Amino acid sequence: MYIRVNPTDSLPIYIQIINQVKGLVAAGKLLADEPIPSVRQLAVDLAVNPNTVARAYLELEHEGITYKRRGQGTFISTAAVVLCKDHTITTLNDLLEEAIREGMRFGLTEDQLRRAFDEVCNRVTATMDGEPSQST
Amino acid sequence: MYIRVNPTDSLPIYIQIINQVKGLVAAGKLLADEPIPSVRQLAVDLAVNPNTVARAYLELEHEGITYKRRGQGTFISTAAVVLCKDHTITTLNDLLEEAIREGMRFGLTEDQLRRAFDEVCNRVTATMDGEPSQST
Amino acid sequence: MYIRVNPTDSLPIYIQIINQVKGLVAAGKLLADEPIPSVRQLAVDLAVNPNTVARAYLELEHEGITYKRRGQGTFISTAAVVLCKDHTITTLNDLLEEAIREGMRFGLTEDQLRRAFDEVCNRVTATMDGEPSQST
Amino acid sequence: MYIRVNPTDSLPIYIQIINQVKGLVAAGKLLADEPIPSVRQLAVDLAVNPNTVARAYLELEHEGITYKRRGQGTFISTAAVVLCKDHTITTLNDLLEEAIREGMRFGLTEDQLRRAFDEVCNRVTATMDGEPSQST
DNA sequence: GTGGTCTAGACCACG
DNA sequence: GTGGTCTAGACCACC
Repeated sequence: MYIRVNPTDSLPIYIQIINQVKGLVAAGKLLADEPIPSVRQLAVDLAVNPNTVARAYLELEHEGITYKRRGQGTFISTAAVVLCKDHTITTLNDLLEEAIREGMRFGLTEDQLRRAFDEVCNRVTATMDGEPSQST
Repeated sequence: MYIRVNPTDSLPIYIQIINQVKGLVAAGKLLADEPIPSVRQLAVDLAVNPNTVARAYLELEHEGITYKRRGQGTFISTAAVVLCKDHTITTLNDLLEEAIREGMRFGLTEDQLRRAFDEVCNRVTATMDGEPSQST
Repeated sequence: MYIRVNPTDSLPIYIQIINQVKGLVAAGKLLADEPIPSVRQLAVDLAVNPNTVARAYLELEHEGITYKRRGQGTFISTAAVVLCKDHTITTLNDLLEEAIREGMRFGLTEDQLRRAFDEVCNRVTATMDGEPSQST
Repeated sequence: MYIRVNPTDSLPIYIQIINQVKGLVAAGKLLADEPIPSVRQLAVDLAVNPNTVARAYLELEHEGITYKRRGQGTFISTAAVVLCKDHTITTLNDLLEEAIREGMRFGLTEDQLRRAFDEVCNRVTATMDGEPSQST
């Protein structure tokens, strides 16, 4: 499971972990009943406090994305795929809406917004660097 | 100067104030050398503590958006318009980029993204409720 | 009496007025028993609140730099010259001491300090623009 | 980190803290990535309110002198050394310039100024009392 | 009237 | 444990 975390980001680390796990599930890179790293292992990998990873895992379990098998570790749930796709779609729509509202507050027309969107789209696709393939 | 604040929002109140002042400047509703309400007055209007308003004003001054005349109050700086427009554009681009990256991580094509964008755009323009007109 | 005041300076306006009056006296540009402008006149000239000028004059009188003749206005006292020279010398020494301490805290040797002094000295003398001659 | 603060000084306490931290960095007594005391700890040490320390730390961070690691505390930034040296040099030059201008306004020649400088220099070096050695 | 500084103390999020 | 936010209220300097 490939995850990166930026401790200086304004987003709390445990949220970053949650989001990335959800992202991997939504993108089909983590499948149902697949194991994810132990709290301690991931803490070491990310150079992060184990409590932080534990908190992320706790919330993932609360949301039904993961489940635990005693003595074996943490696994992706069957429901996870649906949940994470929903999450991703909601997130995407929220971000788009926020952006659009910001632009309109600024006085941009729909056309200007669309042009801005295309511009950013091109910039992003141009600089897209493929992620490293599966690890862990 | 019309400002609203939501004390239950996750965004700190003083940041909400900062953003709204910047928004008003960027939208041309606050002009250079125009006075903005006194710390105490705005605190009363928003039903928050004067210190909270003071903190917002402090950062606005640090960023060069406002300046103070001793004993007279706080005013919009000449540079404010440029600064706030830049701020708005940067914010807009960041939000769009975040949204686009989120969509791509999810595996959406550029076309699918554009369709999502248009959809949200329509939804937002449909529900656009005009802001209350100028007060103060 | 030629005075300028900078309302955006961190030094309070009334202190700036006081200092400049003392400076003019110490430099021999204001003589004993010479009148200085009325509170209202100076307030107009400096585009400043009359209370501010009044406060400066009050303090000057307290320090014995000026005296009032009822119905005639404010005048430089006989003692003013001595007082202001003392004030200037004290100020000068204080500024030098502060500078030297700052330099030493930073780890500069006496030689390095002296070199810095000479440098600034040259810079200042080079850019010295003569003040406008007496007005008022 | 050795810091003293004078609550009766006209300089605000939080500014005193800022200046002393900058001084310690400029003098090489605080190094990059070195931790500085927690807000609460320093507040206790200096016998001031934690908010006052927090404000000082806030501005230090705004200026790029420090950075925070969430849950771990506050640290000196890599850029701090340069920033603080610049700050010290600027301060020194400003003080020297102010002193020189004051002297000239008074009518002193460059030679007289230099003599005054040497005199103060000697006086200061004579009374120099070594700072207490490093603590915490 | 304006803003600036400071205290005291509460509550929360993060690690 | 760390820092962040907010409130309440005091006192002061300046205009």
